Amino acid sequence: MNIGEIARRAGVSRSTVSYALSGKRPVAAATARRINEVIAELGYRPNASARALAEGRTRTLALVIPPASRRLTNVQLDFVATVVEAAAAHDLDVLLSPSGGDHDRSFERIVTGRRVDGVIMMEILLDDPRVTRLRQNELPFVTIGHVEHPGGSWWVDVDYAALVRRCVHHLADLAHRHVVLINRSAELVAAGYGPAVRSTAGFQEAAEQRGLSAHVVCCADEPAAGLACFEQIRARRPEVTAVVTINEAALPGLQRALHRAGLVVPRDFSITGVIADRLAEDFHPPLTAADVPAEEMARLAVDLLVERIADPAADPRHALLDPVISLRSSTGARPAR
Amino acid sequence: MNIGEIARRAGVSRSTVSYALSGKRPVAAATARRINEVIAELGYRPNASARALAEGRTRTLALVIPPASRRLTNVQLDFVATVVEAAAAHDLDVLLSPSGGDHDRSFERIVTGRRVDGVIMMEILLDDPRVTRLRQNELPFVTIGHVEHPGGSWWVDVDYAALVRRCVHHLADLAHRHVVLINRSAELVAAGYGPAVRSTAGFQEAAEQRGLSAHVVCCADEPAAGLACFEQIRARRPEVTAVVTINEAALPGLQRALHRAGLVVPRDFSITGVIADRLAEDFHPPLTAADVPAEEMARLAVDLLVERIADPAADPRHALLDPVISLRSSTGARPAR
DNA sequence: TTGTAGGCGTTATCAC
DNA sequence: GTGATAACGCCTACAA
Repeated sequence: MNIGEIARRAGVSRSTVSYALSGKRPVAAATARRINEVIAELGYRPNASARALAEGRTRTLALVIPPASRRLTNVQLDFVATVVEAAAAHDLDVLLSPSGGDHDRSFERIVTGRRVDGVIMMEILLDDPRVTRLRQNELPFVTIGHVEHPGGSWWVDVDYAALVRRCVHHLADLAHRHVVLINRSAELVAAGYGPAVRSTAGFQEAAEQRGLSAHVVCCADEPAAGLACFEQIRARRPEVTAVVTINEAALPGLQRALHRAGLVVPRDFSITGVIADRLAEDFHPPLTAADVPAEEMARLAVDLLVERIADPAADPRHALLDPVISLRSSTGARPAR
Repeated sequence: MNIGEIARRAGVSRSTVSYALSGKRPVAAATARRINEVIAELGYRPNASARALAEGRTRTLALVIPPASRRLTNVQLDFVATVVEAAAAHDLDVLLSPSGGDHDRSFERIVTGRRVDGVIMMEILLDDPRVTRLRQNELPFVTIGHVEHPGGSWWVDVDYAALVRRCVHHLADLAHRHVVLINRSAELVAAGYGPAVRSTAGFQEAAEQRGLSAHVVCCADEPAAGLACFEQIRARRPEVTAVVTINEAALPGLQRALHRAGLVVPRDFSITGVIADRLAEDFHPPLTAADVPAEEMARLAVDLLVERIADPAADPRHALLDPVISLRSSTGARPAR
């Protein structure tokens, strides 16, 4: 059933039905009522494809996520859920595209098939082919994370470098001298994944400034890896008294390793880093850490995208969030030996 | 740029371009080459909306997920990721719809706006208004989980009742006499969430059959709730020596509670249930449990849906998976007291 | 206040 | 082997 059918039954023309629906032109109250009755009775809804074709917009956003094979982390999941919710608040639907590199069918379909009005991309690399690809297109997009040279693009991110720097200063203030950064996986670092690279930089910078002995270790996004990683640190560098981490998925393993080693936090060992509040609070003891405000970021990304779609000529905007470090109970003075 | 532009530049008609693209009609080799050159040069891609309008299908699936406010669990996340991936393998895009009840804008848009060729729904209630809604529509759908009277609908599910029954028998075989089921949240049970209700039934049935004293407690999907829940069990029913659980999110809390109570698993206490392999293996000690094969289920759901879309008259099909319980190290004989 | 008609970009049915 | 041309269902000037 289509708009013509409604028009016929209501005894009006198709345009009148269309206008009654959109409100872009006044319609006599009586006519409108008749139309609405017919619509309600038949449960009519305009065909989305036809509307998109005529209007030149799809009322749909794309969200580009990492391929499923690489298991999503909790933070990524929060991004997805919140983006979808925020989009729904604007009456926009969300199309998911699991895309890795640049030669991706799903990604190409979306970018080039005018299937969506705009794109949100997450898990951005410093030099990201998808960003390059989107730039040469006229399709509006916003990234969660940012490339090395964001130029005129739109993005939201957390200032990992600053946060990790601050963590190091905090540990230095507590008299720790030997610290380690437990980073994300080596593959991510090698691929130039922003948070992993920027955290390393911030870590080394602050450590040097405070004269600390500092080392960075990569750790896969899994509990088991966290455990192995910590045990290796203990074995190779027994002098280390504190770690900074941005690896949430490894946390349970870290917890177990601490327990196995008989270490009491923060008496014997300090832990801090960039960890979503929810996880930080579930740690034992609760982690002194900077939050990754995934929901705020996702909401912001959607709002920016909506704005950019509405006004394609608008000046580029971005937001570099710098959440405060919440002092909880996982950091303390360097243990006296 | 559109198909007409390509046709003009290649010196042919639009239909020829269309056929060259679809291969539904032979095209002279020379013509085809010329057309492809122009297409490559201009980077042309057919407009998805126009194509959908003309073809009467969108090459898009909808995945209905729980609203973001209710935080997704790991298993749900696996469903989402795998559905998207499996759909991509069929060159289908996936539209996400976060929907709770029946009065949901996003859900209505999708169901009624002919935005998709089919729908996959998850987190099904025994009496689910969304299933009812979809049934009166001609839109093909498959559910992950199943309603109480699935009649002629298409679905995939895990046989929670059978699995939990088997867990109870396993514990009874180990001489346990007092057992508890740690279920999902009270709200989910009250809402008639399939796995929660069916697990309860299977638990009680098997316990009665084996003459065990059996109690069911609800537990929110959070580590903290798991901890509180276990401590309450210990306080109120000290005679309990084993639990069965289907609540994955509560697991870390359970782990901590066990540790706090100074209980060694399985020497002092046994744990089993329906838990995804990945999580079961990360527990300490690894859990004897039945897997929730989320990926298999999601892949199956997509395959069924594709099949149903291709042949709307096909007989209804479903799959009730019955994974085996993997014997790991979390269950042992009832401790002698 | 309402109707007519053209266009959005494809696909598909006729002809030739 | 190829070209007109009519759908597909909606939106929106332009007229009345």
